[in-house]
Amino acid sequence: MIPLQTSDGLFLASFSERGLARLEFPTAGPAGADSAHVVPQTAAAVLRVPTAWIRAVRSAVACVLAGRDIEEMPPLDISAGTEFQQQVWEAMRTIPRGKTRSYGELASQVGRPRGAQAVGQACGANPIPLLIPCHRVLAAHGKLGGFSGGLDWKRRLLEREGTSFLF
DNA sequence: AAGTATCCATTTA
DNA sequence: TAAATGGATACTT
Repeated sequence: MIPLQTSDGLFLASFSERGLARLEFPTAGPAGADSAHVVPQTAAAVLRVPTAWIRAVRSAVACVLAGRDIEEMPPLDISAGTEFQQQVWEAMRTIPRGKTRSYGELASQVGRPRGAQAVGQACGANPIPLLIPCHRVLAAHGKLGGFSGGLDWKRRLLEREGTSFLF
């Protein structure tokens, strides 16, 4: 895993041959990032991932954290997900900054009008938060719903994008 | 078979 | 008006 230092702590990025495969929130919570127990990827493995990818990921993460549009999107590898999950994740990528969609709307968008709860499950399984903007998915009437990285993260990200929500 | 980051209608305070 | 409840729902492990 490759550590990414940001204004909000130390994110962890994992790459496959196809692109960014996982992005993990700072383990010590939003405020502090302790790199003490982080096991860095071996130098040889790190050398295999193109520096352009790492640069793009760093930049893209910084953009989302700042509430701005992503300028350069790195290649993403979501092939680990099931067919349904990949459809949901692709659908989430079409939600523009500052806008939101409900779990039910997302379900309809992938042709499963009553699959809202399954969509919620797929959101929780999203391997690349921030770049696949699962924080822009709210419950039916503007309420927050949940978030794998903690609801405070979701609130903060939405506030920085200028989005309004309930609670 | 159980567990969800849901949704809607309905009840209750 | 808000919280609680129950049933229907689709997908994953």
